[in-house]
Amino acid sequence: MNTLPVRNVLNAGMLEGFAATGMRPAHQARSRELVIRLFNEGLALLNDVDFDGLSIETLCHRTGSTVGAFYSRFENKDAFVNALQRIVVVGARREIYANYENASWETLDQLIGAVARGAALWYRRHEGLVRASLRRANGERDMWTPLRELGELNISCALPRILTFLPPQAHDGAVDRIRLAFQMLFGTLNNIVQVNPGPFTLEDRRTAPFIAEAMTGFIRAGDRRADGAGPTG
Amino acid sequence: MNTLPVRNVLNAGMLEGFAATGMRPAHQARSRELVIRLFNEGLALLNDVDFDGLSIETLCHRTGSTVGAFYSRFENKDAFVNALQRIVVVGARREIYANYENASWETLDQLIGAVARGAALWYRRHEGLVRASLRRANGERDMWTPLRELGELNISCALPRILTFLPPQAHDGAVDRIRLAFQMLFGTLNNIVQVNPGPFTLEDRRTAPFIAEAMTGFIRAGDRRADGAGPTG
DNA sequence: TATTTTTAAGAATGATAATTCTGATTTGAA
DNA sequence: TTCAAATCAGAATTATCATTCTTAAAAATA
Repeated sequence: MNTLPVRNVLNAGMLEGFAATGMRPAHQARSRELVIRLFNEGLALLNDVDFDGLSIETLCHRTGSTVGAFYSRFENKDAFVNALQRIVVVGARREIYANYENASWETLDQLIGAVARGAALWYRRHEGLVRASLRRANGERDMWTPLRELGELNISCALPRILTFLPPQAHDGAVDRIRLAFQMLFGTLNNIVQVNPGPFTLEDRRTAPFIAEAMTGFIRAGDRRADGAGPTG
Repeated sequence: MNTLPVRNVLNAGMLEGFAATGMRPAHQARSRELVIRLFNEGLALLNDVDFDGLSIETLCHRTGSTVGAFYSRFENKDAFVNALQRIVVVGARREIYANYENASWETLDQLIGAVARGAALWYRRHEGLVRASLRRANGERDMWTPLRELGELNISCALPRILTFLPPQAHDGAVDRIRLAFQMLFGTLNNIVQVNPGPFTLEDRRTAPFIAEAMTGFIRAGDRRADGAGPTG
C-alpha cells in the first residue's frame, strides 16, 4: 500500500525512560533490543496491514523472535499497539517543541504554511501508524487518544502565535476559526491517509500550501468581519 | 455511541429493481421483508459497532431471524455489507439529483452553503454506516468505493455550477481549488464521524456554514489571483 | 391437490489468531 | 563461578465467529 521507503525510526536510546501500561520493564539488554525490533517491525508492517491484520506470529517471525518472547514483554496486542503509538508520539512531541522554539515567522502565511507543511511531512513519515490508528479509532478502546493529544499540542503551540498576527479586536472570534482551520487540516490529512480520495495526495507538493492558504484565508476573513466589513459574499 | 434517534430508513419499495453482487434475488415476499429488516437492523447496529463487531448471529437474533435465513439471502458478510452500502447510496444519489435540479442559487455563498449543509445533514443521518465504512476502508476490499462515488457525484454536480460564479479567466485554476475545497469538506466530515476531535461536531450549527465559508473563500482567492492581484499575504 | 422450488431453522463445523503454559536458556550481580 | 531472576521457545489451548449442512416448512405452480 505505501510505496515510501521505510526506515527504522526507533533506536535503543529512545527507550530510555519510556514506559507504557501493559509493557513490562526490561531488565536485560537483549529484551530492550527485542522491544526496539518489535516496534520497528511493527511500524513497517503497519504500512501494509492494519491492527487486526497485524499478526503476532508474523511480527515475531520477522523479528527472529517468538510469541513467548513477545508476551513476556507485552501484556497483549493492544498494549503493544498502545506502546508503539506512545513512543512515536514522544518523538513527535519533541519535534513540535523544537520547531516552535527555533523558528520565528514574519507573516501569518509563513507561520501557517510551516505548520501545514510540517504536519504533512509527519503524516508521510507515519502513514501506516496513522492509518491503523484511525481505522481502529473507537469510543471505548480510544485508540486515537495519543494522536489526538498530538494535534492538541500542535494547536496549543500555534494558537497564541497566530493571534499575534491578528488585531486584538478580532481575537475573540478568531479562536473558533483557528480551531476549525486545524480541524480541516487534520481532517483532510487523515482522510488522505485513510481513503486517498484524490486528487490531492500527501506526495503532491501543492497539498500543504493549498490547505495552508485555505486556513489563512478563513482565519483572516474573521479579522475582516471584526473590522465591521460584513460578509464578503 | 450515537445518540441520535435511529429510524428505519429503508422500506420494501426501495428494494424494487435493486440488485447487488452476492445478494440472491428474492422470489418470495417474506424474503424481501427479511432483507429489509436485515438492512434496517444492520444500519441501526452500525451506530454502535463496526463491521467486524457486527455479528451475523446478533443481527439475525435482533430481526427475529436465523443465520440460515441470512445465508440463503447473502453469500457472506461482505456481500451483505456491500449491498447495505449500495442501497443507501442509491437513495443518496436520488437526493443529490433532486437537490441540484430543484434549486437555483443567486450567489456562490448560497450554493456552497447549501452543499455543505446538505452534506453535513446526510452525514448525521448515516453516521454509523459512514464510520463503519471508513474504518474498513482498505486497498483490497475497497469498502469505501460506494461512498467515494457519492462524493464524486456531488462534485460533478457542483463544479460546473460553481464555475458560473467565477470570471472565465479564473476557471482554469479554479478547478483545482474547488476539488481541494471538497476534499477538505469531506475530510473534515469524515474525521468528525470517526474521531470526533472537537470542538466542531455534526450537531453544531456553526460547522457547515464555517466549512462553507472556508471553501468559498479559498475558491474566491484563486479568482483574485487570476485578476493579477497577487498573494494576499 | 400434488409436486417442485424457495426459504427457514439451528446445530455442527472449521478456520483464524490471540493467549497461555511448561520447561529450557541466558543474564547479570554477588 | 554461582545462582536466582529474567527471558525465551514453541507447542498446546481457547475463544470467537463466519460459514456450512441437513432437515423441515412454506410458497408457488400445475
